[in-house]
Amino acid sequence: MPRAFAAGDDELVEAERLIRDRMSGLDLDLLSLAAVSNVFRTATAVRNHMERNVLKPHSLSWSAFVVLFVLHIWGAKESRELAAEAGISGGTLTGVLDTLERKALVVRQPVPTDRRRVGVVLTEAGTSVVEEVMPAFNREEAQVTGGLTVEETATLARLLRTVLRTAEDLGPR
Amino acid sequence: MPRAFAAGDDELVEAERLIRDRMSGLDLDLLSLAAVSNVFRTATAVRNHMERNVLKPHSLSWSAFVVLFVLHIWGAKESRELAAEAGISGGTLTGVLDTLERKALVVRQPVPTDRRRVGVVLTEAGTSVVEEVMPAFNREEAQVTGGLTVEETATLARLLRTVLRTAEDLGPR
DNA sequence: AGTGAATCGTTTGGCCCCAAATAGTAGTGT
DNA sequence: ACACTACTATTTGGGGCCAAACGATTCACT
Repeated sequence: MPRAFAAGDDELVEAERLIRDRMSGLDLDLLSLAAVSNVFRTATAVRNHMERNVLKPHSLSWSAFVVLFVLHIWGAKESRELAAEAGISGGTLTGVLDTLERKALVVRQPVPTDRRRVGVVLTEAGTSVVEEVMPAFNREEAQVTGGLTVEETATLARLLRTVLRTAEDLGPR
Repeated sequence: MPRAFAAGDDELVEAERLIRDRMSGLDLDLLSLAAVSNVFRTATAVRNHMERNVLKPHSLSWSAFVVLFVLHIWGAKESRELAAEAGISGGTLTGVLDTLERKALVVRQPVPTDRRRVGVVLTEAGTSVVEEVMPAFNREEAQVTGGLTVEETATLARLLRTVLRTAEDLGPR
């Protein structure tokens, strides 16, 4: 994420001052700018870390892992729900499932009662991949939150949930 | 982001319980799982909101806007620095600049003293786009953090900064 | 029974993204 | 001068991503 967006960081005072100067007269809310920017910067940094250290050794993309995880939790899902649960569009899921099926981690199964729909199931190989990757993933999650106390970690989750709910409720408009 | 990952949300107790059940024996740290998951879910939700309500009307991608923003703050940048500041790889920047140059929001300028390097400058049109989009962007940032008090917003920024720094320091390994 | 609307997964087109390979340019040492 | 090294932006290849268009199927209503 853009360093130019960040705030609340000693290293970034210059960027902060620059923003203030260049954007003066635009009347910006620098506090919410800092908070939202840090959400993006943190998400990018953590995601990059995960992709490099956990997912890449297994040749898994982020979305591919999420799909495997969801399937492992829910046992089996149909495409439409699977896409919603994984947070990607239907068209994207098609491509991800193509990749996962090519790697034999997942199988598409026709739904007998409705020939439009498609079920997706984890294979044996897919199951063992999830059970191998998930703990490693969680170990890194614990690592990146290691600088926070237990209370702070809970607070972070709570504050983010509020923002999340607000953003979702804001809707399309 | 995957609903299955979430926690700290009343609606998602079922998913939580499912994770606990299906992942029991894997000894997961559910607190850091919840915090990190909410970072991703929030980032995705807010980003989608911004893209739909602020960027799309101007036919701008996320990275394209970040590049314009950085250029507006710093006045002018060379490719290498611009990519780092925008948080994208050099190869990606080439494509983004191609798009922005096609739309006449940006111009590439050869650096006379070193023919390997390329400078990038905002055009008149690019400048007015930034000055039009940035306040709208910030208005939405204030909206999505509207559910938090000023103190909570500051706390959120601070906690995220800690996680960000930790993740960055963890490095490639 | 038949027609129209709704819903499903997929395809298409355009962009974004990265890592690795590449071509061109500059510096460094001999 | 010459090679060697290091750096630049770009290209390439393989995905991922979405919105919109599409074909197939089912549902609702008459």
